[in-house]
Amino acid sequence: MTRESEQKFNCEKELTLSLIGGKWKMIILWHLGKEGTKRFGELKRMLPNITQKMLTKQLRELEEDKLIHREVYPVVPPKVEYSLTEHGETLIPILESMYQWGRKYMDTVGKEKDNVQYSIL
Amino acid sequence: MTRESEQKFNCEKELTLSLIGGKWKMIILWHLGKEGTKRFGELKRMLPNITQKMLTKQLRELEEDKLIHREVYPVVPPKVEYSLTEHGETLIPILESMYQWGRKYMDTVGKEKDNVQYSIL
DNA sequence: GCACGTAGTATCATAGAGGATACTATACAA
DNA sequence: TTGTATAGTATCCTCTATGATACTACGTGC
Repeated sequence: MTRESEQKFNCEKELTLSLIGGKWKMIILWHLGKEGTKRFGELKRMLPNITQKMLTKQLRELEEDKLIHREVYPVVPPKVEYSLTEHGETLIPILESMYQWGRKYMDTVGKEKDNVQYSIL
Repeated sequence: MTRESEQKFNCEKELTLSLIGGKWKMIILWHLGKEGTKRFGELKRMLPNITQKMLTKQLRELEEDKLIHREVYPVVPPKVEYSLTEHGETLIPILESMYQWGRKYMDTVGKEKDNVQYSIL
């Protein structure tokens, strides 16, 4: 996914994938969807292993893609709130079904595969 | 996505993503889902820009993840057929909704973004 | 005994996603 | 005047997903 001025896909679902495919994007959307508006620091605390740089990058891209809204309050220390846009909201059902599918997959296939161990943090 | 012996995810949907996130996996699943069993060469012709190596790799991973079935016929020249497993089948509805979502996104957001042009091949 | 078709391997190269670490601006409180 | 809290930037580095290209095995038909 090279965020350039032109992006080509084989199919519309690849466009969708390119928007949620970042390492942390689905979880960010998920939290914003389930729990509503969050501040930068709150998100950071919810994603313990993310670096500031990555969180900023993922948020900027989600914002550029109009999936989240960024509200800056001109105060010190800084306060910035993130929330889903309407487009972002429409993505939640898809994430939901991916969640359900993943659960079922772990329960069945995951256990048959002796060479791989999946684990959820 | 490092196909190692242990994979950790923040959430089950990331497991799902890791299975379909390869560059060509969704389309491969899609074609097998919509049109049924396909030979290696047929798939290759359907995905004009894929290299042999990539097609082989994606297919091997999908097979290892039990999403597709590989049937080898001991003839010369070689004949190998690929088809969805039951697990693979259950993924199709998700791909379908990603397709629909992507379409709608292109029609609305896609047109508002002046710095990016999406195109479907 | 040479070419053909199929389904691959083997090697080498590269871009960019992701990560580690350190640094910044600003108002307020002590 | 020193420290604190927040939301970032700036650099540098690594790894791996993807790609380009060339090569292989094997039986058949000519």
